[in-house]
Amino acid sequence: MARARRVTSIDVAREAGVSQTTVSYVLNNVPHQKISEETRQRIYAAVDKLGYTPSAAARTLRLGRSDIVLLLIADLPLGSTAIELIEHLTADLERHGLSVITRIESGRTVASLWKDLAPAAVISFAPVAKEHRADMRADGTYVVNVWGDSEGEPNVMTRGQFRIGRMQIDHLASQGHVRVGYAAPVDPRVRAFFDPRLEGVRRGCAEHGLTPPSVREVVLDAEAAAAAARAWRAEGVTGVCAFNDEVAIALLAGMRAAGLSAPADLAVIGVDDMPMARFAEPPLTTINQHMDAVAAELADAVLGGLERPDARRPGPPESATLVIRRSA
Amino acid sequence: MARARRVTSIDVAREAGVSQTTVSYVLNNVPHQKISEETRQRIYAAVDKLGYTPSAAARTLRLGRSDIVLLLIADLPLGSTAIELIEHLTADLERHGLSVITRIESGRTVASLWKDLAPAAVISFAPVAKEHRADMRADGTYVVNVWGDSEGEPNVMTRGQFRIGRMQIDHLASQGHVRVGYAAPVDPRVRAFFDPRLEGVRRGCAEHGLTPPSVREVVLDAEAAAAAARAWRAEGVTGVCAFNDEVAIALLAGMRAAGLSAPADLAVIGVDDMPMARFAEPPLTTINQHMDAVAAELADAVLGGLERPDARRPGPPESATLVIRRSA
DNA sequence: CGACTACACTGATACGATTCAGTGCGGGGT
DNA sequence: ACCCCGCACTGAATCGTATCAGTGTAGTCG
Repeated sequence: MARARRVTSIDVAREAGVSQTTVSYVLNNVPHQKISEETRQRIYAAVDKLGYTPSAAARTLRLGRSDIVLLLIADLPLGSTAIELIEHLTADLERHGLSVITRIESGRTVASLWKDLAPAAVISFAPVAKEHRADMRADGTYVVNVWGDSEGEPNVMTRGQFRIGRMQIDHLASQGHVRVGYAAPVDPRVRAFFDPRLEGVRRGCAEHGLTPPSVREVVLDAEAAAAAARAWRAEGVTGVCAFNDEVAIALLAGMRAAGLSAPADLAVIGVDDMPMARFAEPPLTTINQHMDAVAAELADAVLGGLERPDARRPGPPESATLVIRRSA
Repeated sequence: MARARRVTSIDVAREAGVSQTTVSYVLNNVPHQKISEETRQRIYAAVDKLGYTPSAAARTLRLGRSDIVLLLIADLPLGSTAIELIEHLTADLERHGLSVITRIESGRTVASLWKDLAPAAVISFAPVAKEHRADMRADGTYVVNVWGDSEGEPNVMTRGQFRIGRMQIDHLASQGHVRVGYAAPVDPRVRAFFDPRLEGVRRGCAEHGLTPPSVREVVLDAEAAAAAARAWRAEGVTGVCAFNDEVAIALLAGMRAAGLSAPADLAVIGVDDMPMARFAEPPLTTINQHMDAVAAELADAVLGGLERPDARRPGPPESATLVIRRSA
């Protein structure tokens, strides 16, 4: 099948009776270029009539940079929370002419893809070697780090995640728990979220006058989780903040195996409000993050970093709600 | 910071003392162009020395097509199974010079992204309007449909998913169940997997001489699941094939609520072997799909579609294992 | 010895956008 | 009458690659 010829800006120029330069100036709203209103309208009309779409390849070749925002994600399962975040982010940035695409990465093959795409920005939820980040920055790509705080590169998510931990401990404290535990994930790939949440719990303990949380890793295995539950009990712990719902549910399963029940023997509170949280035994009390707010914050970070004039001042991150069920 | 100038094929040509044309011929292995072995080596050496990487943008502009494979995914949670599939697919295609990127889509904004990327192929796990698919094909993009069978466009995954259903019913039949149910998902976005799996169960029933399965939707809610379980019991159903582990676990939760236990009252078998399957009450019997095999099949479909000479003959899809735990 | 072919390359152009450096023209100031 | 300035545009170069259409040399054949 013969491929239809592309509609180019030259076609538009011809149709509108102007030069191709003028078309470019108009479509890009180039400042300090005075183009009369009627010419603008003629050009817009021609664009519509011909169904013109600029060639991203040509633009990228010329500018050395595309309108793509690359979202790097570690090879972790993406719960509905994560998907929601991605969707909101995609929508938010699309509104500013940026296309979000995601790359699921276990290894370090990022470099080649990055060179191929020449993205405007990279948002990294996965660990990327410091040198790669330096390469990207040197090349003009704006890098948003959501993975740990690497040497003074700010992590946009830290503040919000800190508040999540804070909300967990506030709830347990309000229920009268004085000795609490923290159920940590084993997977090192979630440190970006883990560190600040735990820090939030720690600071909350301090402010409520409680002893610091007793941190234990909870493996996703009923036996191991049972052992952790028993150990906490032995220390006098009565309530546990879990890193997320998955860990919380594993802990509840372990408790059942150990003959313990929540919240009487050990109160458990998760994070994420994943769909399965309500099927836990007992139904899981958890923190529901408002992904639209989180996404907006990330989008602003990107737009700000690209020095787009349309970056908003980040609003107050009213971005999470406590969901009380029965486990705490 | 001054952006370092790119190393181009002209630089390579100069270094190797040949023309840019020759560099292009060598690097692309253009057939019918006789280039002496020593020249080739000089060029490769120059490439290494200068650290040359071709500009994807320029290539795309010239060819009208990039080396990108776009993976469209519906806005569903991606379990570890799905992530594994994506990872294998990424690795498989990378080996052939294709970059896989994914796009999570709820709406129908695909068109703009597709025009931007001019991908070599689109693998669609999400519904894409027929007209869009036609547009893409007309433009030379190879479209792999993994979403339903739309009018004779083959769905690559159908055969494998059919076998999954078959394995579920084979197991139940081997345990002596004669009246079985099928727990269907409510989410219409998973039809691509649902339809063939159910068909596999149906055909299995027929071949084992059982009555067709009693199909019920199982909402992810304990009350609703309990009602479904009671209804099956009333029909004399003793075993249920669930669409996936998530549905199976919801069903088990419903059964607990209804005072029923698995496998005595109702045997339940899932699909996916998700990490949480082992924490179910009782631990869930399920089917583990071998994602490396599934990915290889998809990769072959793409390579074949692009008429790459290196597409392999699809091997036998020995791509799933039964994992027996306690629920069936 | 001249025609021809095969070999191993090279020159120039096209892909479609952005942008620098003008160009012509009408009007205002002196 | 002259100069200058701002307005509203335009011409041409450029980004890096792929590829068509040659080009010069050496060897073969009759």
